[in-house]
Amino acid sequence: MAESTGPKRPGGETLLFLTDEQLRKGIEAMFFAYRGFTADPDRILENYAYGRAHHRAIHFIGRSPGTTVNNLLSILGVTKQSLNRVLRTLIADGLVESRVGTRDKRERHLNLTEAGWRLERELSDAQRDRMRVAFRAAGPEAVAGFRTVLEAMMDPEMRRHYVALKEQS
Amino acid sequence: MAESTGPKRPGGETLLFLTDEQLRKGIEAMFFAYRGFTADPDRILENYAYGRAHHRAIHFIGRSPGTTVNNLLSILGVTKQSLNRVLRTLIADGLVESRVGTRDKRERHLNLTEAGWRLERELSDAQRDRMRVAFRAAGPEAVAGFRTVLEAMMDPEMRRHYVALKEQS
DNA sequence: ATTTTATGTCAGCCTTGTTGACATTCCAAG
DNA sequence: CTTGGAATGTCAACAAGGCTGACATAAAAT
Repeated sequence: MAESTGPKRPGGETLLFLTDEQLRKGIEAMFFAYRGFTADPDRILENYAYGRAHHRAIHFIGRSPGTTVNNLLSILGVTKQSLNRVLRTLIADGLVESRVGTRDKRERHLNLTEAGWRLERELSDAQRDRMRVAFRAAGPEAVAGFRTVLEAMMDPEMRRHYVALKEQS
Repeated sequence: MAESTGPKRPGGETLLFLTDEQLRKGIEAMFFAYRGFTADPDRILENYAYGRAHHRAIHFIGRSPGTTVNNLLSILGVTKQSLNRVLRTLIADGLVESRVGTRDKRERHLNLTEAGWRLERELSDAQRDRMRVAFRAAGPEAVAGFRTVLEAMMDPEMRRHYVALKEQS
């Protein structure tokens, strides 16, 4: 504890935001904020007997229409068996449509149906509302810092996915 | 979508950071960053046959030594049955010690044992390392913004807990 | 004396993650 | 053309960690 508190830059300037105390506050901020982040969608999903796994699948299919199962797997970081169970119910319920690839017929291309888009909207509206309130309260500079720190916190492969989604806009 | 893009302040200034696109980037940043945030502790916990639930319990007991079960419950937001299962294994494994309260003998006060502190250190060192790298790369202003947005994103009750932990430092 | 609070525990259920095994389809390299 | 491997789907079994409901106990509070 003692030796890592109040670190110095080569220049000698004290970096107060890098003390163990500050880092721990950052850790706890992530924990408590993530709870808020998922709270609203979780409440909505209860009405549909779906869980977060369904939300994640719907989100990223909606974000990248026509994406393949494999791409979704690497974004979500779960096993194909886990994802498949979720996709199966979404397809059976008519929220997601799976089409065999034209060039490579092994691949399945995933798209939201009209009903799928409706749920996607309901979920992302709720999540965006909270994000909007937080962003507005914090202001543009804080939002920029928020994004900068989160990007720096990602694993390289996740950052790749994140950036790829950004550019696609 | 269209009507909520490019909102205006009373003054008339366009708030680019509140567009649906910006909000969605914020959502995805939270998702990918949280994965990184938990990745290192998760790897460590595998060696002990523990999960995130154990980590959370250890973290907050270490943060508030002598805390009661009820307080821990409201911080973690799980049922007493869920928490009890985790606490039972931690106590059985000699990482956590539960003492009957002196003033109110219904309460159990929880503390980390020496072995508990060792694991707490191992976990929080790993998590702080990642946070430190991210903070250093982003800089002090970004870190301040990061914390501001996360605090605004919390549910009020979670913010209460967050602030209470902050002040206790 | 009665009610409420704090805690523990048992049983059972659900979601969502895991591994392992196996089948199918089909591209691509030899 | 044959074969290897990639992409996908599916079945089975299992574990972690949520949940609810029910019940027990001790002690504080009324």
